[in-house]
Order: sequence, then C-alpha cells, then structure tokens
Amino acid sequence: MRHDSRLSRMLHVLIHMDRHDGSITSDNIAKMLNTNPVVVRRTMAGLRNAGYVRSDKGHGGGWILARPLDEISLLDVHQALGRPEMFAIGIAIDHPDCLVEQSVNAALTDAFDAAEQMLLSRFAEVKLSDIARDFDLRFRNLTERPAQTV
Amino acid sequence: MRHDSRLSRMLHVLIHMDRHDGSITSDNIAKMLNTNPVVVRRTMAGLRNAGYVRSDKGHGGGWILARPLDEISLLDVHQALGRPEMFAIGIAIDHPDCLVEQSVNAALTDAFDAAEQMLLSRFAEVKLSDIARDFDLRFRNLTERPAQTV
DNA sequence: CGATACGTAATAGAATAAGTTACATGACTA
DNA sequence: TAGTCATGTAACTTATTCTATTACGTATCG
Repeated sequence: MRHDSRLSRMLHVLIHMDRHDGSITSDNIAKMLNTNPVVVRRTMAGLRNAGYVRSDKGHGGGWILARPLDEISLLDVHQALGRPEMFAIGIAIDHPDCLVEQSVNAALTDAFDAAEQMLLSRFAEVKLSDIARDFDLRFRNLTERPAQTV
Repeated sequence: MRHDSRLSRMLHVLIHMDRHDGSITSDNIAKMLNTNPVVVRRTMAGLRNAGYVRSDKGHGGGWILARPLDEISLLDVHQALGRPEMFAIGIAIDHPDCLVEQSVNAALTDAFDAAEQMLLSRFAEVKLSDIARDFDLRFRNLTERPAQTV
C-alpha cells in the first residue's frame, strides 16, 4: 500500500450517499470502493464520531448522511479521520543534539509547515457540495453529449 | 507510511562536509547519521551524479563537496535524490471509471498540486549556506553565552 | 601485494496501511 | 422469541516500502 487513501475514499462514498435514497450497507460501500466491509466500518467510524454520518444496525440498517454536503469541507473529513500525517518526507530525528541537524530540522520544518498550511486552507475552502457539483457537470457532459469530444 | 528521511540526512551531511577539511569516509558519515555505510553510498550517489559531491576510492579517499553551499538549494538536493513522493496522503486510484471518483480526484489533485508548488518554491529559495548560517548563530549562542537563556 | 574505500546487487528487517477472520451486540421481522 | 441482518471491534495476516545488512567487486594508495 503506497499511501493513505482514506480521505479520497471517504469523499467518494459521502457523495454517493448524498445521491442515494435511504441507507447503504458497509458491504455495498466496500464493493464500491473495492475493499472490505470491516475497513469501511473502521474508516467511517471517524465520520460517525464527528457527526457527519449515522450508522444503524439490523434490517434496513447501514450508513446515512447526517448533514448536507455543503456543511462538510475536505478539512472536516480530514480532521474526522484523525488528521493523518500528510508528508512522505520528513526529518531524520526530532530533537537532535547536533546543532547542524537542529538547523536542518528548522529549515525543513518551516517549509513543511508552510505547505501544510496551504493544503489545510485549500481543504477548508472546498465543500463536498462543490465536488458534487463538479460531478453533475461531468455527468451532463457524458449523457447529453455522448459522442462529442469537445 | 513511514517517511523518507534522505533529504534531511543529506542536508545534514553536506553542511558537515563544508565545515570539514579533506574528505570524509562513508563509515564516518554513517556513524554521524546513525546508519550504515552502504546506505550512505547509495543515497550520496544521487548527489554525486548531480555534481554536488565527489567520491574517491582508496587511502585518503571518501566524500568531498564539489560545489560551495551557496550554490546548492534544498530543491537541488531534493531533485538529486530523484524527487521522491512528497505526500503520505493520496487518491485511491488514478483513472477511475466512476465519475464521482473522478471529481474527488480532481479536487484533491488541485489541492495537492498547490501545496507541492508551495513546498518546491520554498525549497528553491533556501540555500544550504542559509542553513549553515543558522548553525553559526546557534553555535555562537551556545559557546559565547552558555548560561544565558535569553 | 596488501590495506583502504567506494559501487552495487541481493537479501533481510521493520514499520504501517490495508485486508481478513472471528465473534459480539443490537435491531428489525415474522 | 427465534432468525436474520447489519454494525463494532479485537486480533491476525498480507503487502508495500524505507532502511539495514551481507557479500563481493573495483579502484587507489603506499
């Protein structure tokens, strides 16, 4: 497994849930994401704790959106997943005795912090409803002008 | 994902090399970085190919800087290491059939691209000589005013 | 020639995200 | 109330990738 794809997967499933009447089971979501229902439950648990989805047991149970897409940002989902580590590159050790390494860490940390702020502010700006709107555009392009290339 | 610490390590060693007369062996560098000499050779190979260091075999051999620190930026080192993947978070699959997932990928890719540009431009701005200068400050603070806290 | 040092392929180890198994709990339905 | 469906979660396995190690080759110096 190359990198953490939970954010991507959760955005995907949340938008499908919005376009779906009633609840969806972990089994169906797992098929949609090409994964396992246990992985779905584990990952969605964070979204449930944050109040973005609800889960119900028993007949007719499953997962359902608890809030409209325009009240959920990418940042909200990222935070609900526990703010996973964003960078694949990092400093060698956290609090080195070596003064040279301390300076290296300071320089790298500054740069990573700036990039992380950029990413988080982007995430805060984008609501799931924006992505759903983009989907609508793609869908119309595909169904209304199926043979058109431009 | 366990993160890649090669950039951090290479910056560390390059600055030590600048403050060191003559060449340093892979064994000594390995001790400095708490790693293995083979790992050092493997990682430094990229820097040698890019012309930032030179390596010599035999007695008195080892590694030596081939260019001054003010002609090497963090970006240069990053590129010499083969531009390793920067993000630990990513999209689930690259070219999905699902239109929803295509929209999700587009939104995430936009955000990641912006953050990557931010990071790369920061890397381009910072020269290794800047880090060395920061080290000098820390060193003076430690040796000239050892008991002072402010 | 012998010691030193890099070059690199091949293999093993370690960390972690993801996948799987197993079983418990709760909820609906007949 | 029994039977099923569905989630909750711990425990374990698998897969991937960065890092470490082993082993052997080549070049250089004295």
